[in-house]
Amino acid sequence: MGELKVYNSYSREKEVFSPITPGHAGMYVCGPTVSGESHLGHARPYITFDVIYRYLMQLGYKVRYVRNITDAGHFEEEGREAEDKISKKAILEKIEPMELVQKYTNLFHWAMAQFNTLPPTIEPTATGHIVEQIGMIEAIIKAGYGYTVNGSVYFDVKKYAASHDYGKLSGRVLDDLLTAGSRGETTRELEGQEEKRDRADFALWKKAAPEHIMRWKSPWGAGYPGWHIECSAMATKYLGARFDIHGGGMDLLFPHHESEIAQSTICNHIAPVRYWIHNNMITIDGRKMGKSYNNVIKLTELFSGDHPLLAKAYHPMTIRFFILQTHYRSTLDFSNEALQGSEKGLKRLWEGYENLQQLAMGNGQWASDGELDSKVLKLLSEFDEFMNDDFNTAKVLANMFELVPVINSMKDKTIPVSALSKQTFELLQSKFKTYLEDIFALKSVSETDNAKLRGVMQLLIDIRKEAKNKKDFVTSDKIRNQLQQLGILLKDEKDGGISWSVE
RNA sequence: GGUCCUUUGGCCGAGUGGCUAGGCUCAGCUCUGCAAAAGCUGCUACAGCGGUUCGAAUCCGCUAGGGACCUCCA
Repeated sequence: MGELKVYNSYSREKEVFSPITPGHAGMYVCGPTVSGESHLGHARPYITFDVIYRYLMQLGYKVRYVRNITDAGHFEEEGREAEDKISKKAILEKIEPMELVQKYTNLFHWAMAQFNTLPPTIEPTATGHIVEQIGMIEAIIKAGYGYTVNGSVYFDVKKYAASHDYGKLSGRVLDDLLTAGSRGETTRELEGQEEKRDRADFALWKKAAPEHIMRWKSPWGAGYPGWHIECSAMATKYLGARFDIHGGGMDLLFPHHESEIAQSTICNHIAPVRYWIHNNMITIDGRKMGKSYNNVIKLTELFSGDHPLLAKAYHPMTIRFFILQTHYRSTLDFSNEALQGSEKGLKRLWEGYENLQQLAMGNGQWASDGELDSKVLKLLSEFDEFMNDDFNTAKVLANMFELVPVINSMKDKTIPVSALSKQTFELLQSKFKTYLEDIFALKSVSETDNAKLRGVMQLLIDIRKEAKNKKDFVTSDKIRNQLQQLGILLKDEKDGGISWSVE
């Protein structure tokens, strides 16, 4: 099957994937902060890594997929006040922080199910691992890389950088990080900045201001964990000091993942991650989707179409397909036009797939068209090749689309099924199934699986057939036209049959 | 200001130095009672300039545009 190559953000090269424990793969993906609703941007990493997860399993690996829920909330260091996001909003909404966290966690799980993503094997919460985080911070202090100031603990980046390559992952130069005001604009006064020995140092533990609801006792007083420590602590606990894959959005490269490396390395005496995998952003009008840009489309809005930027509602599978049509390391620009293109493309692909599964093998001579047979075989074998080349779902889909006309022609009997060899035909069926259902995890968009509806449709189809046979086109057209108004399309097939689909 | 990335046909997008990516749209044709679907055909691009090369969208340089990160961020 060839070997899997993945692009490692750390080395900036494609590397052969070779797991630490043969037969097993450990993967950690940064999960959502459940202080608000997920938006279209969030769909990308979770769908991307869902496909990676599924593909690793397809390759035979036993995968432990850990994806955290950040329910402690990252404090904001916006110059004004350091505040726990979640507790802040909880006060406004007059509900318990736990209630809020539960609400958005449920909503997140619901959206992920809509996208047909598999749940991770472990989904740890930050609040459930305070003890581990404190333990890790203690180890870092003991090693001499953490220092305490006024009930907060910071990581000594300069000291770490003396013996380690801080900044390698994100392509940063420490001197630049140490220089204040390098941004040209106003120099922000970071919260707790004056406490740090250096500008580049980051918090491991923050003292909680009196108004903070979420707070935990620690050796340094009441407080809450720093932004990066939860991932280090939970990844270490469930995947070990060194594990195979760490994933997340590119925007997490710095400072989040860079700091994770530093913390874990000091604590566990080994660099934590073998392969760093980062997905690129979804943009809207060329701009990253994000709160600060005011261009967020929430997933609930996307599914309902209830947003000024949306021309209509989009099915979760359309989004999934849309995302898989491009390589995960490229930016993906949102537009109604693009999404509607995906919608039609998916429909065509899926109908082709359904046609393929219904094709009977026949019992004539096989492999009557050797040229076609080898072409199909080549396109099919490239599925694995493309996936092994850093998960190039876009190219696999392109090949599938090249095969659709062949499939449809076999269905229309323009090309006999037996043009292919028996093995090729069976491979065609099985590869499509494996890739579309098991790896890409796409599903039918239309609601044709309702038994009662199917019964009613069969009745109407029979009546229409009778009418057509009697050349009673008034009746036959009436049936077709009125169904069309209801959003159900009837199609007269070449073999005299009639098929239907729901728009 | 620093670091990095990017610029592909009407739209979205893949891309290895030499071979048609693919999808959507559009046009024509075939099939069809009509329609839809399907099939076939066409629309042949690589920001600009210069360089390397037998040959570059693909390598190098410059110019211009866009973006990301440097702050919470998928």
